[in-house]
Amino acid sequence: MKARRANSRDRILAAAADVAREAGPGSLSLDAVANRAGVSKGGLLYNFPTKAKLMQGLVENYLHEFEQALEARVAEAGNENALSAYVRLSADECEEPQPSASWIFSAIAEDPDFLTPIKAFKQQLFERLKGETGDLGSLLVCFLAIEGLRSMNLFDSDVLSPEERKLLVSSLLEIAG
Amino acid sequence: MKARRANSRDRILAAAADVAREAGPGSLSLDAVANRAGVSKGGLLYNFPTKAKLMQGLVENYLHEFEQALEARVAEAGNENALSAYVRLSADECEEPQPSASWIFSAIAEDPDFLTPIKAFKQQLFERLKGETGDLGSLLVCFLAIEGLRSMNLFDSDVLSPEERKLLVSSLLEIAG
DNA sequence: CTTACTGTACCGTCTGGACGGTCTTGTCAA
DNA sequence: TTGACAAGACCGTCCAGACGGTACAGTAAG
Repeated sequence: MKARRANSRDRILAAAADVAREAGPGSLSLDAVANRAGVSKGGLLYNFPTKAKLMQGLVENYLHEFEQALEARVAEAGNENALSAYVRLSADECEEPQPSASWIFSAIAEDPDFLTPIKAFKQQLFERLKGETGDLGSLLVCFLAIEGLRSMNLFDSDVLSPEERKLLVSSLLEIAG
Repeated sequence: MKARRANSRDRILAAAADVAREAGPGSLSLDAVANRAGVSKGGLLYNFPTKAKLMQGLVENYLHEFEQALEARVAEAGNENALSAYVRLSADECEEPQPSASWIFSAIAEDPDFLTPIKAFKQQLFERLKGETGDLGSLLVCFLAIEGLRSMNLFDSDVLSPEERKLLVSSLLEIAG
């Protein structure tokens, strides 16, 4: 299971994200990814037999990392509720300058069904938060506002000033209780 | 300025949106659009000299129609504030079963810069709402939550039940005042 | 010998776009 | 009223290039 120079799989995944971010989601071709990853096209196809598999890998990796980050947040601040942890985590992630997930657009172009696991994940998260949050109205507002924040970040169309974003987060945390 | 059988331009724009919605954003080719619009490829290229121009047309058309719809809402219910009108309009639009704007993914794949006018429009709208809304915190929460709702609709990953969506909207309208 | 690649050559398909031609409509002088 | 002609709206074909994917021979490490 060990690769020769490092973990080729992970390097390829990272390279794909980089290409999508820097050259645009429309320029995410197998050749471009292979070059970026310092791997031959044959090597890429060895790890991901089709482009669809590569996209699937990106989606799974993304979901997995997010889940881990959320779990870590929840664990490290055990007294606060899960919703607040989710708000904080999302706010922090959106703080980073890079949109970092614009490969999603490539995945959708390849096949809209790649959204299905993401939707399922979201559904699961929402269900969990419902179980841990007292007021449904508050949860809805918070959850959707965070969705909006992530959306703005993804589309690189953040309209808020840093102060406004801070105010938003504090308002949400107050609503979350 | 008059077209022969109808307004070809508008038919093409509508056809492009249909193709993106039904066959997926990755299948939005000039041939597919031309076929769908009942127009030859030459005819399409006559109206939109390049694919980029077609995308630009979609963006401008979208923004223009949204602006008109918002203006109509604001006018027809003159006593309520602009933010509430925006909330209501967005909620109604997201009620429609069709995502209807998945051509945006094609536009981004073609060139991420197509997001610039959309971002500018959003910025302008936000600025306007700031001028007409008393509490900035309330505006931020509402605006972002609506952004989230639109995002879920666009990604076809709406996780909310109809009752939850109703509760969300009423909560937002209450926050909006 | 197997695993994990590299590198090259190649194929079939699709795509955007250029081009020349065609049909229709409007205009305007005689 | 009519004929000539220009412009607009559109058709159908063709093509160079890019892309995803295949095939295969080679190689370095364990």
